[in-house]
Amino acid sequence: MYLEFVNQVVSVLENAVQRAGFEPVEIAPEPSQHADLSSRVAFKLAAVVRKSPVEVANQIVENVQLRKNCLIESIGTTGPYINIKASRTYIDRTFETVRSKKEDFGGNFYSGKILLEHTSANPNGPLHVGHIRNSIIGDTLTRILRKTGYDVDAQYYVNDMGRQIAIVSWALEHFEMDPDLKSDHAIANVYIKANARLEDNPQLVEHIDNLMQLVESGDEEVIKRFDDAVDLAVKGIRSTLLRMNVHHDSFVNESGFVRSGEVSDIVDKIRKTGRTYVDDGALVVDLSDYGFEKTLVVQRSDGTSLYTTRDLAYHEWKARQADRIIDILGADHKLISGQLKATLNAVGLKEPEIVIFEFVSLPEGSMSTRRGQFITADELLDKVQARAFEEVEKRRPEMSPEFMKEVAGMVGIGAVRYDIIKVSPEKSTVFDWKAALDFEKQGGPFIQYSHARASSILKKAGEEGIWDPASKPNASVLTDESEITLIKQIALFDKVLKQAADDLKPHIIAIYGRDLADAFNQFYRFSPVLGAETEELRNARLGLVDCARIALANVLDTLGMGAPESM
RNA sequence: GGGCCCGUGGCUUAGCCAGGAUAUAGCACCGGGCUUCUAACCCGGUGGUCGUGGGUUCAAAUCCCACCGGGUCCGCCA
Repeated sequence: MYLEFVNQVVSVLENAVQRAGFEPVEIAPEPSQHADLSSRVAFKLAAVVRKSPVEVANQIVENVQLRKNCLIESIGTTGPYINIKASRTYIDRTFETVRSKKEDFGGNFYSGKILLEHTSANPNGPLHVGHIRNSIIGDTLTRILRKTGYDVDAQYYVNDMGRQIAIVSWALEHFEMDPDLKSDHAIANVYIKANARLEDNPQLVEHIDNLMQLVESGDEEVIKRFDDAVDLAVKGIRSTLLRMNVHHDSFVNESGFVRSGEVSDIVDKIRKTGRTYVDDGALVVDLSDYGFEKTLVVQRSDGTSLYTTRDLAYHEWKARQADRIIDILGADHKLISGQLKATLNAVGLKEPEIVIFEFVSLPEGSMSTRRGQFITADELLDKVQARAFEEVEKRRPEMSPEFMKEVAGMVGIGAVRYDIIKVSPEKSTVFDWKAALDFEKQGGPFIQYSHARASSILKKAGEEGIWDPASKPNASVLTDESEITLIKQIALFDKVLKQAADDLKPHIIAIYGRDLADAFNQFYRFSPVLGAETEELRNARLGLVDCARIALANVLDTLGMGAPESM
């Protein structure tokens, strides 16, 4: 409904601009605190026609012609600003649309296939609090893009043949795995020990190199050892992801591209561009015309492939699967992803869209699996959920332990996901236990609580026999400020979905969710539902609560957060 | 040394790409609100040279330049 409203406003104002005798300009209306939509075209035109912006705005508005029953109530001016007010039709139709579409409310204006890769952490240990920023951005974007209508395939690219994995494989033969630990945690422990051993005995590096060569050449026994190591780590990583409600459609192994010959194919294609030369035994690509001073190594001097080479092959394959390719990567990949795009461009392949997020570090410095300096996602989730359990126990002592556990699970995951997704990806952050375990702020649980409140009213009304979910109340009796504000806020869902999808910025949805919950809580405070003065008003308000419940549930789902009916 | 990102009240943060109406919200702090649909809530208040200095513009948190502070990257790791 919002997008339709914008289209009507643009169309009406474009006509008015023409009738006023001005040249065509972009209307670009945006919501403002002064009106439902506001346009600043008068400023732009004023510079061209050498009149004052106020005069231009008035001339445009004088030429506005509104149809009856459209979504626009009125168009006026405040100084140079053109302010647009939405009509009753807009309010009523939003109300009806939400209730008829339910969980399908919002989005569905795009189509096409997207292949989105995220997380793809090395299988040398558990996910830590830095990795999950990638997972949560990736999973939330996947949900946003699906909501807007795209068919999205979420993939995890498994590095099953790099140096790190060679070290893990070697480590498993020289150190005992702790059987009491989750497999990915146990892998990290032996991996850390192996790295310490390597540091003291540099001659072992040659042995690791040899393992990598054997894997690349297809030595079945060494491959099996690598695969076993990778499986152990991936199994643990996968369970952590699912615990966070992060879902991948497929896990793609790097080694597949070596064995299928696609890696050597892409190397040949790059060679044919004439950009390659041998430097110190390694094959490098010259990308200086793309602005990269440093060349890109695509083959080691011993002939084996690198992560980058295999990634190029992976992207060639991706390009055949989808209309758009999106990669979620940490800031440390900025240079290499630029080189990857340039190389793909040079061989005439579709380039990925890269979403970069800045680092999460610890107060004592950056995280490192190799040095054993990290906080695992599992530890964070354990502590947050334990903290959430205490909170439910305190607030709902009458409920069953099962209820408490279920709610604590949802609230804990919701709090973590929200805290991570609400911040723009380009901000680097420092992990802080105190902040991570603090629920007293307007975060994920705040939105979930609003949903629980809405559900609770509907449940009670149902029990009292005064609410039929299939009924179609008359929305036009909703005239309180808090009611109108809430409906308009619900209507904005399409706008934020579109913007988040267009800009690939998931935090926009998080901010919206908080504003939506805020609008509902104000309505809750100011407009009694079950105790409304008349039956007609009560029914309309129940309908509005249902709209809010649906909108909140859709937002929560888009953010990958649970929507509790009670908490 | 060079490239990229960030710098907004005590702390966290939106707005910056597409410059315009009193700069967004939370935490903390101060005051008020549960005989009423869940107070994980609501209402009000204190608090900001938008890192610094220049420039462009009728208008700059937003664009340009320089500098300062933090992060990150700079070929055979990923």
